[in-house]
Amino acid sequence: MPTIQEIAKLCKVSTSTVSRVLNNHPYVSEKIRREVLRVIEEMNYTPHFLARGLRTNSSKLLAVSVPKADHPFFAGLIKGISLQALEFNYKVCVFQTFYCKENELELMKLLQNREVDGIILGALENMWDDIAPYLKRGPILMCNEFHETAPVPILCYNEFESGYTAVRHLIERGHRDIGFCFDTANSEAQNMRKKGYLSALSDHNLPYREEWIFDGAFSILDGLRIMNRIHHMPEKKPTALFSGSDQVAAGLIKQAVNLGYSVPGDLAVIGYDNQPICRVTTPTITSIDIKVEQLGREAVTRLLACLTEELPLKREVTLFPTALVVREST
Amino acid sequence: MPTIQEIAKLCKVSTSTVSRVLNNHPYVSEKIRREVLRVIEEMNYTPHFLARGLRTNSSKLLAVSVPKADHPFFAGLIKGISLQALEFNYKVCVFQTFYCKENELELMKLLQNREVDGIILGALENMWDDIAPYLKRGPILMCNEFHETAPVPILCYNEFESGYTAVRHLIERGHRDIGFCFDTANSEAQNMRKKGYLSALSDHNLPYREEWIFDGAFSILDGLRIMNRIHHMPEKKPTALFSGSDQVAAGLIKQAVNLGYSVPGDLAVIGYDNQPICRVTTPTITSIDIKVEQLGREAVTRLLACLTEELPLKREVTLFPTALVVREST
DNA sequence: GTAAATTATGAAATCGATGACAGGTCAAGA
DNA sequence: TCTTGACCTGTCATCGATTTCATAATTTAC
Repeated sequence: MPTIQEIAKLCKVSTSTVSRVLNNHPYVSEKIRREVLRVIEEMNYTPHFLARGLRTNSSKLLAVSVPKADHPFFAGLIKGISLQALEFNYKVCVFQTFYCKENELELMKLLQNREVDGIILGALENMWDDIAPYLKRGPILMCNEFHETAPVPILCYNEFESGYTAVRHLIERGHRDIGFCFDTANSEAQNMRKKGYLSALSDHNLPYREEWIFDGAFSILDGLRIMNRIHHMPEKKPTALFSGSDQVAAGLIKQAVNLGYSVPGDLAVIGYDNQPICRVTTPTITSIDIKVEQLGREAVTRLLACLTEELPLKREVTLFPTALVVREST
Repeated sequence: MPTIQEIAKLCKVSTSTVSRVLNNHPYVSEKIRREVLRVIEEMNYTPHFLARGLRTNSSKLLAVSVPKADHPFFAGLIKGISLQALEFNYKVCVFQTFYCKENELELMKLLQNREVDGIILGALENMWDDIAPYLKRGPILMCNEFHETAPVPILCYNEFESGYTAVRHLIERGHRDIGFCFDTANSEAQNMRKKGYLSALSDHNLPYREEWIFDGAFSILDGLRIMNRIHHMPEKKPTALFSGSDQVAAGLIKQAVNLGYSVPGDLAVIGYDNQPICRVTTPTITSIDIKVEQLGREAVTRLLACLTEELPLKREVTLFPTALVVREST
């Protein structure tokens, strides 16, 4: 593992000159530049990353936080983010919050220690006020989450609209008793979606029942579980469900069919994310299409803009469009 | 962002003393230790990560390579690895090879630059000889992949056995014409699985046809595509398929049903990975259960053992068990 | 032909920590 | 009293790069 000193010695020049070659500074004679490059090649030298980072005060590392890395939506987000970051020579490390505030704060400490240059929050567990102090240490960007006042770039979907659209679709299909599943009440984004749901209901003078709203809907297993609960409801059951994700929808549908419901006859279900799974269940799943990879890529682009151009971080909300994709489950 | 010097000055001690407090060295008087800790707390000081890393020659960063981060199996692997690494205060960064040799070599350069302390290969794109030189720079571990001679810890599933078991199950169900889908022929692990498949066939004197073997089977869409190809086969079609993953199986099954096949009557399908999706298709998918999160955790444990205990890296193959889970698709 | 500007190079400080070494204090033992 | 060793603390070199500043060499301008 050769160092810049050894290269310098072999070339009979100073380390500054080697450094200049490395960083494409002008004011290096063509002859020396070629010689240095030759030796670098010959010795298979690469600059020591930590040393360079210490001097230039950057780690070329970004962090993404997600609740869990194995949810298809977040896996897709990680894919997009990693892909884009790599193009700009940044690395990406993945943090899972598991819905836990402490884990998120641990992540913030990485920013404080300059272990990472910036953070993409794919989830938000803490109150914003607990996050805000870390903004001094480096840029933070919110992605797939929303906050009313946070002074950072926010990239998210138009959740109100998608919620409204989904529910209106169910209403157009003749449903009046519509339930709602969502991941966590802690998420502003999910609450916007819920507002869309509620707004569509009230615009059409439809009833709204507390017990038709299901929290903690994340995975296929959650879908199975929730359907069981619906089945055993003593009072009125919903005839349609707007589910938090396609995974949940798949679980709901499967269990509904198992329990003898006809889908969409007795129970219509609409998913979210428009993942491939929508196409392989029976019936196939009507869903809300979102462009997750694009969201991830854009997040990196914005974050790096702040980082490389030293732009001050400012609040800037970008709503990504969503689209209804109708299939058999509604 | 205070430094150790500022803390030292405020405490009226030397930086070494602060460093000793930081690193829990003995030989610091209780009085000073308390005072230093108080000031550290008060100033909200945390050690500069790059500076420490430069001195101690470690980055506390591990890298995992996967073909794509959004495949459920690899997403699960990333989850397990991240989880375990976090417990040992290591960070994990994710690299996607997209089945491309160059990307994998880029990753190796990170090891060479000491940007990461070690690498977990969840995929292997290059010839081992091209990877081997980097072993001098830091530990590499193979996870979910196999190689005949590589002198590194290898954690993988008993793919031969699982392949054999899956096919035997199909044979026991009365099938004689059995096809095989797999991800990539470049993977030793997948080739072991294929050997299991071939071995089961020959042990039962069953035919083997080149055109029943499908490469590039990774996602749901691949499953849909392959089923179309099978449907249009001019000659004899398989009556059972051993598919590379549950995703592929789901696609195969859906398209088979769409095309009027009865599953498992006309076509039996067995998946791999035993993911939740197995439970929501119609019919549900018989699969091979594997413990992916456990695999990821174990990989980190082994790698860190080499790292912290300075153990020399040595070849050590660990085969994780797999289990057949029978459902409706066979 | 000299001043000024441009180009090229090296010495040394610096980033923020760690750790080898030296030196000092103090109590126990000879 | 003197030695010995345990305990405590500070000085300074170091990790491997970048960068400022000084200076030398060369070209351009007048």
